[in-house]
Amino acid sequence: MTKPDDPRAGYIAIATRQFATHGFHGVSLAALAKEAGVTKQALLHFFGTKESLYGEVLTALAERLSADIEAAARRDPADHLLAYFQTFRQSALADPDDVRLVVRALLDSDATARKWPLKTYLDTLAGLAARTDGGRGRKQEEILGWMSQIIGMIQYMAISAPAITGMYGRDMAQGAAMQFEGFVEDAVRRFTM
Amino acid sequence: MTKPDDPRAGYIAIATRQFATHGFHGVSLAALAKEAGVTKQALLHFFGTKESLYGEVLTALAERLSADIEAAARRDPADHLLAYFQTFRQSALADPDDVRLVVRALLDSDATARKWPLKTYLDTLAGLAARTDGGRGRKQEEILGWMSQIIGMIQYMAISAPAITGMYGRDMAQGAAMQFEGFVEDAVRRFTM
DNA sequence: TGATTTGCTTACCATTTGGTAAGTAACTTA
DNA sequence: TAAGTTACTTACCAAATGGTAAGCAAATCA
Repeated sequence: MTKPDDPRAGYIAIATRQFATHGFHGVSLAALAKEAGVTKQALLHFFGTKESLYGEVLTALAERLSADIEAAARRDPADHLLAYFQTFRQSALADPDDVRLVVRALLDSDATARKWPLKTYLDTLAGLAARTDGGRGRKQEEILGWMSQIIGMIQYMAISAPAITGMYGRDMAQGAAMQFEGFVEDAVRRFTM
Repeated sequence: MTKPDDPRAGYIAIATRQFATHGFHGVSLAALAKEAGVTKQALLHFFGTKESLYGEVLTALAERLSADIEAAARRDPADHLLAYFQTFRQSALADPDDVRLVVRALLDSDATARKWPLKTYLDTLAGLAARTDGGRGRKQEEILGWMSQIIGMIQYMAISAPAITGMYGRDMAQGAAMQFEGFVEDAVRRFTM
């Protein structure tokens, strides 16, 4: 139960953007503090260590991801899945910070052996998928593979967008990205029907 | 024309693995030097700066990627594409270092505005795709979007594999990964036919 | 054989890193 | 009004960072 003007939330928001952009090792407490307009000891006061601040950033991210699934709720699980993935695709393109964080966490997961709470999010999606017409007969690993495929194409589209824009120009990159609406819909339908 | 026992190659190999695992900012010259059994000044002697060593790592990576396309050459461009993507999928799973490097470079590309030479690789693939039956009628941006989808699902599968293993166990993760053989084949066929 | 190049090393160095210790001004609560 | 509590700050610090300067032993070349 944090108070409405809890300064932690603001620091976490700044840290989220910076970690997403530069990665854990690419961000210093001093840089975060400078953007927040405080000294780095203010951050250490609230979070203890840089690692634990990063942990809180990831926890908040996982909560946001799960909340987005609920926000797209429909009666039919197949509709729900399609609605969620399409809004996810849109928000990933419009504001890729969360996706970058997820991918950075995946890349670093091996080294740090961090047990961060993405599993809840995946389990919720898998549960939804299992309740669709096409999902009922499928094994858990089939569901997991299929979900990786969809989440992967969406997240990869989001993180590669700046590079594609740099290489081929904004128009081409946007044209390529627009295709993903169809890709996502097709992939969902192939599974749920 | 480097001599067969050029020590640079060995240092680049070590740096490739370390940068792939920990990212640019997660690796120090001292750490690289320690693994190589030399002092960090040896590395500075050959590469000048850490940035330029990283640049050489990325250049070597791009050359490897392009060489892999050639290695999968077939008469029919559609066969060539399918063969390449399937070997890419296999090697990405077996040895994900290169994929991790690519993804890390994508994540960092925005910040550093690095023009690293991935475009040649993408252009080669796009040229191949344009020469397939299904590709002839398509616009450049359609080809680009489709390629992003396939490359994305393969690379995402590779980088998420350790996390999936950690969350659901080795058997489940392998079962999920095996599905991608079919995913890749389907995606290629949907485009080239 | 002498000169040059190669592949390093030791010796430094300024700066930045995450982190500790000890305060302090403002606000809240008993 | 006295006693916390909150949200910081200044003052430090040891370790690590990327990088410079200079030297040196072994191999190669003229």
